[in-house]
Amino acid sequence: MITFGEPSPDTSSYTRQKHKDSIKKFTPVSGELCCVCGDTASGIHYSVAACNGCKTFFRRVVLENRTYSCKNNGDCIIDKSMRCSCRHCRYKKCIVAGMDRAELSMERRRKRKKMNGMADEDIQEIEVKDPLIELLLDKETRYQSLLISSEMKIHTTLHEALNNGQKAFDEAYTKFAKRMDPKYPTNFSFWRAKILSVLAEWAKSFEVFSRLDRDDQKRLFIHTAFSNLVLAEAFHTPEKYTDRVVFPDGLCGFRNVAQTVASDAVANRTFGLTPTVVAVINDILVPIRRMRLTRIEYVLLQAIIFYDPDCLSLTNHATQLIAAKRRRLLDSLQRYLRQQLKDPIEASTRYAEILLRICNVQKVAAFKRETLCTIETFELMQPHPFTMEISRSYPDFSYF
Amino acid sequence: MITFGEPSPDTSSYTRQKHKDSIKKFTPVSGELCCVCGDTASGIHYSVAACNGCKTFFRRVVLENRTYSCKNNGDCIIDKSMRCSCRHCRYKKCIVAGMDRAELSMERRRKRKKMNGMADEDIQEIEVKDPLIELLLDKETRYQSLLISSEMKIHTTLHEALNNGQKAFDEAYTKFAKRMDPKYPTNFSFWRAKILSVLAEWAKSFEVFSRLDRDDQKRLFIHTAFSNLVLAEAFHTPEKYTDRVVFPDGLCGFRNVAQTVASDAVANRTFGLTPTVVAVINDILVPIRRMRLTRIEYVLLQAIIFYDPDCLSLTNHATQLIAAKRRRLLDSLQRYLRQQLKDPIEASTRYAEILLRICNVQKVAAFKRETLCTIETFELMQPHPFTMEISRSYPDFSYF
DNA sequence: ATCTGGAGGTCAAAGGTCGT
DNA sequence: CACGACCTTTGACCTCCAGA
Repeated sequence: MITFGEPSPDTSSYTRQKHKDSIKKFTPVSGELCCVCGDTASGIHYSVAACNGCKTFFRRVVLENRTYSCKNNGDCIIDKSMRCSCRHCRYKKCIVAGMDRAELSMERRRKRKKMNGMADEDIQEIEVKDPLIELLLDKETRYQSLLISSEMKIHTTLHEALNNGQKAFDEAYTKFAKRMDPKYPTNFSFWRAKILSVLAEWAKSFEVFSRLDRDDQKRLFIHTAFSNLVLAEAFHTPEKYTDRVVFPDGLCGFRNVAQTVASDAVANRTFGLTPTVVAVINDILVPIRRMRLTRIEYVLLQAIIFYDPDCLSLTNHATQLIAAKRRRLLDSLQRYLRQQLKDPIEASTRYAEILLRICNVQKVAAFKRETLCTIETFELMQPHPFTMEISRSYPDFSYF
Repeated sequence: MITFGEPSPDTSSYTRQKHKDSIKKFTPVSGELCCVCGDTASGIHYSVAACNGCKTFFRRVVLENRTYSCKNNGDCIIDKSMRCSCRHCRYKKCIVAGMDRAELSMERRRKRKKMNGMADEDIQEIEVKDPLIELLLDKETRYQSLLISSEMKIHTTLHEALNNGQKAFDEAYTKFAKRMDPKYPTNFSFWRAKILSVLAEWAKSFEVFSRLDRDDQKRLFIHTAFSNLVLAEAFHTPEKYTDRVVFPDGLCGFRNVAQTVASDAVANRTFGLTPTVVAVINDILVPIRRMRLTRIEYVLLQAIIFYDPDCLSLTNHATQLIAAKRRRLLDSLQRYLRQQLKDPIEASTRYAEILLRICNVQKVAAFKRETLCTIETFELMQPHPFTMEISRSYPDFSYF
């Protein structure tokens, strides 16, 4: 009996490509990517995992003794979609990847390759509970407990923050149980620095993050810290408020000039700098309240913002890890929404709605960094050094 | 000649992925994952999606009437990496997955299957035409023709651009047919101003846009013009280049300091301002090439970026119109992807991938505005007044 | 001996070139 | 530039064979 269920027609160009991509996603076994172009490897060829194209290309170039020159600077990007654009760089990358000319002659000596150690990435069955989401929710709880703990100290430098082991998150439920004294005086500067400090702990608690070089960790954190700072400020403000940002101890930032910003450009100019708190309220808090962003959606969004493969200056290795992590997170969000909303169209619509928040979060973050640098320059205020380090380092690794 | 008498029948299902139109080939399965081991399926074999390995394995077992026994409990896990470890369980899984022995006898007959390629399969091309997409594609064609037309003048002020009726787009095919003199000298400043001018015409050609107040039109255009400028620069660069931005007359901006930007923050500082062209290449052009952004996806993305309800300072009326328009655009994109990719998960994944580009486009746009203001302040260069008006007005209506 | 995966081979289809 | 005949390259699939 034949199952005609799936017509599965069509081959339109990238359909197939996308299929492969998704397949990779679900069977992330090491060695299945072409070391040259990142396409699906067809196996080990000339000593390295490679796709058919790169395999054949390498063979031809060697056998026919061909030489090429690069029309650019010899630094062309070779990946699946662009591998044919520069032969010189493609061949160079073959060599760099470790393709071995010797294998081409009549070398018949089979090097016994790996055959073991493939036990870790087993079956990934469909389950109602998404462990990734569970993990993020747990991290969120720990985040909250650290934030209000009197034991959680504010870091003074990023270097210190990242080198400090990752005790804090592990012990969030024990050592950091003691709450801050409600009468302890705080201010915005304190909370910014504390949130950033706890976010550093949050970041360190990810396995993927811990696998990055220290420099990559630094860059990624600097790149995304303010985005998550403003998003956290907005999300953690009690739901009943939509005109202020409220910190855990009750400290409030009000939107007293909100209307000005929203619809009166002239007044905006008159007032000079628009308070960042207004940006947080109008461009993050109000929209996420309006769309009723849930806790699960929030933790996923937060992590998706953090794992930003577009962060500049990362090593290739880090970029790949981060891109893979983001894919997993996006996938979890997608599945979660699909499961929640049943109607796939509706799920997709909300998916977009959530992701489109990122643009604004990043803009508000940029605005906040700028503002902090400005007020410090003019000595209007003395922000916390940890906050300033992140804020000032940002342009070193990014355009804006 | 060679021509191995037998195997040429070709079912070769797989054809190169590249152009989408004029594909009349029969469907190559799109079968995704091997039902037996989860590896990439090479097609439908013996009635189920299967990889080459499981296909061949099944054939051998059936044709040779082999039997195996399991050393364990008959419940071995069969996946890509372990499919060879237990033949009994692999064969059992073939059967459970639905592999059909009956198909094997047919296989022997080696019937020619060329003929059916055109007969019934052709009907798969039923494409639901989305009028919104058709409209955007038409606008894109008009955009192109205006861009290279010698008759399309560069605007001098935004006021003039918006007041100038909307003749240009209506007459794009007639009055503006005359191409620019190839020998006409251009520069980056010229193309920025020209693209912005044509984008103003593009904007005016939307019915929704024409319903906005003049002030809202102005704000929206200023808010989004640079985003669409940089996206257009990148997208319209011929596909073969990934290290430069190319304008219609061949003028090139190169990524000659690409490595600097991508991975060397120190050198980046030393060089001072990173050329905006590098930002466009690294953060927009390369990613959209890599993901193979199609023309349809591009026109939708462009319009989605334009209709940004998060644009500040808009009247409520405008915000609502714009939000509604964006929803329609998002909906079209979603439905288009769903139709193209069949698998809703794939569609959703690509949907996210496309939308996430917006963050970078907006960042590069911000960077470009900043850079222009800087070079003008220091009188390093004299950008076109229209470009500067947009660039300088931006902060009046937004935070950044 | 049998089975597997990687080697080289094949060729339709894509891209590139050049004379008109 | 546009066309189109003709040449080159690509890569999915094929068969062969060494080694386990």
